[in-house]
Amino acid sequence: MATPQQPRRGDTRRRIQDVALELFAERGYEKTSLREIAEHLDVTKAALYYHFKTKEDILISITDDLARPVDELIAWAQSQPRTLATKQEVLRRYSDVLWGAAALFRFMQENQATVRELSIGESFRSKVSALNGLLTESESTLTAQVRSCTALFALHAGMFAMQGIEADPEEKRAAILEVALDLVAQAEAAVTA
Amino acid sequence: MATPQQPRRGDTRRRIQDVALELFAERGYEKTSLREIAEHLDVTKAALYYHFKTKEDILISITDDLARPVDELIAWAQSQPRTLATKQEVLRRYSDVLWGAAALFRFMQENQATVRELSIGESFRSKVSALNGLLTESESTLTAQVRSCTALFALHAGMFAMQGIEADPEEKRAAILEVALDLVAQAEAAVTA
Amino acid sequence: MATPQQPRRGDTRRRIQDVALELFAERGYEKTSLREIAEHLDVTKAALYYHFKTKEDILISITDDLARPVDELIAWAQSQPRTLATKQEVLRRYSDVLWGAAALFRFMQENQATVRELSIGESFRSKVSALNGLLTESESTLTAQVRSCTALFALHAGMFAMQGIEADPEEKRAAILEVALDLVAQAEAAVTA
Amino acid sequence: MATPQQPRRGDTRRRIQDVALELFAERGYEKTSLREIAEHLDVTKAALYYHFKTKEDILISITDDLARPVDELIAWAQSQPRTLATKQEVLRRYSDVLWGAAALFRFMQENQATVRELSIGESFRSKVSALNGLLTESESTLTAQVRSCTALFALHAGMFAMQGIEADPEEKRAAILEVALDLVAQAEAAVTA
DNA sequence: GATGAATGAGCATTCATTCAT
DNA sequence: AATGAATGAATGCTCATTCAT
Repeated sequence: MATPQQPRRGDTRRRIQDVALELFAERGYEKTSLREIAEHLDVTKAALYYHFKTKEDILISITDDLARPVDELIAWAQSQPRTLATKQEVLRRYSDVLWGAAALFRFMQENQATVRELSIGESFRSKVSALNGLLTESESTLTAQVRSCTALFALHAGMFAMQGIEADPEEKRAAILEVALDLVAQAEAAVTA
Repeated sequence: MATPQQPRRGDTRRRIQDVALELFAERGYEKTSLREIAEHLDVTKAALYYHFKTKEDILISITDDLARPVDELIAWAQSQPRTLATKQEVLRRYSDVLWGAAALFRFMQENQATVRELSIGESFRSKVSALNGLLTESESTLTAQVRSCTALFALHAGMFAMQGIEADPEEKRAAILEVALDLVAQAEAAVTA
Repeated sequence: MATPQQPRRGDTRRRIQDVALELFAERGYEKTSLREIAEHLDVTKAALYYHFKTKEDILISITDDLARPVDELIAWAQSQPRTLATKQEVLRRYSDVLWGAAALFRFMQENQATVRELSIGESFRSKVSALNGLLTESESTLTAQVRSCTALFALHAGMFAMQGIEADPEEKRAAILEVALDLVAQAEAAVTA
Repeated sequence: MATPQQPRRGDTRRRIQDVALELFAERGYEKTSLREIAEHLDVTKAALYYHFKTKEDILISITDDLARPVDELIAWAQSQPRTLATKQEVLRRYSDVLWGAAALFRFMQENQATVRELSIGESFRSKVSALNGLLTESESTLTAQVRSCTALFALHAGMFAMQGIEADPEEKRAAILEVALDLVAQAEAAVTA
């Protein structure tokens, strides 16, 4: 017999992560207090500490879960030939990853100053850097390098910063991806020319 | 008779702004306490309150000073014909503005979550939005709009996020500008075609 | 079939006491948390509550076990004639008791402020007081009384506080006992004189 | 014109030290919270932090003030010949110091476990050790060394632990000092013999 | 043009304890 | 014989802010 009164069973840990991410993304990491998180969940602050060692730990656990796909993408890309097709596929997949964990990446982008001092900062930076390395040929023109790099940032910015452009979200996402794909294509053209 | 002991006279207000911006940019707004700012200046916290009404006020005053050129740029652009040449000149001038007040814009970009809840948030957003409007033709392709928008973000990202690319700063800046100029050119081409 | 994995059977209660005493003596009562004790034993905090009603209860149970010999010593002494020989034998036996439960007495001595507010405080005080009464004749000189009292404290201090004196532990203990015996002898001499 | 309403002027720092020492000595360091101290003084916790950086800092400042005489005593003793007369004078002066800052030394003795982990622990130990060194000749009998050491502990114990002996405080103090003086005399006799 | 002294509200964290399972 | 999940109360500490001088 189910007791729908008691919210859920054993999923408190996940619920904490969900609420925390939501609040972190909305109001920022520092401005989100553990009291707030606890209140949203109708538990005490101490309950959070049963599940996580520190506030930072909550964030780390979220990142570990949600950023894994990026690692997989990097691993996959490293096993592929460094062709334009590969690079474009990286962008396509990265776009999917980004939209699949939009709240986390929004948080990362909007709290860079905070994140930089947290342990997840370094791992985030190194992932973006790795992706960049996969798109860019170091012997190509400076302009070409900037173009590849911009392709990546277009995807990032596209998630939240391009709200000025009014359009169906999926169409907009497709347009952004198209621009990004085009940028790496132009970058590649420069090198092969 | 000069008193070289006291470094400056009456410029405490400006010194507060300088130190505050430096710390805000480096460690984030929330994590920078007034105590820290005061200690860096070798005055008491109360002294800060003689010059500024609140912590947020310090930030506002900095923004007011440093973001004025953006307003001027927008005003200028609005008085010009909406040609490609104008748009490219906007990007060129914006690049100058950005690099002229790098610390402030870095701060804005890395503390978006915080800034959003502050009064400067809205004015910052509206400026970027206005610039965007000046670069974009609303009747053009979605892709074209994204391209213009990306041109702007390329300049933003270029200031700090493209550290993976090693090159002489000025050359890099020129390359970023070139990519941005090219993006609006492509956007324009789509509309005229 | 023996299961050498599980180190012991049913002796959890005793293991808790052992670990608790060790930690109480090393880091103090207040600074030793039940979490720490539980972690050292690889059980949960709740397990401690299966065996003991409260944190203080753990300490009480340790004291009950280890301080019994002191009660026996007092009882024995009370059944003996109040001669110098008896007093000296009390000191000899007390020295044994002290070294047989060194950790407990070290704890008592180093946590007096805490112990005073705990229920064991009173019983500890009254035991020391009883011993003192057995060594001291209330009608003798003030100086003589102090000497007897000092004999007792010499034994206490000797356990841990005389680390400045480098010597074989057993020899040192013997020397301390000798000084203590001498002190009661001098005290007694004053009274009989 | 005096305003007796406002308790005092600028002596808050000293009042904090006084109340803190009183409470530390009475209830122990860990069990004394900053809230309690603040309430006793009718100020807020934050006020304590205006005057001291941390809780430990309050204790350190007290110790620095009150333990200085011990340093002076050690310095004086080191400038004197290592005769019996010197040693006895050391004991006499030390007795004065001890009774002059009784609360602090009571605290030290009753909170050894706590003090050991605090920064003042080491400095306290080293002072007692230095005094011991001044009273003891390392080439003399083990028994003689123990006797000197015991002389010191008799003074310590005498402040609070000898409450079993009922007598006029000053007479008792004199008796304790006499026993201590006698102990070093006996120690010295052994060496010269 | 500043300081010294203080406050009120808040924060992350820890603790002893409870209880259904 | 023990655990998993949680609580209520407290702790040390920091912060932006105020105000009389």
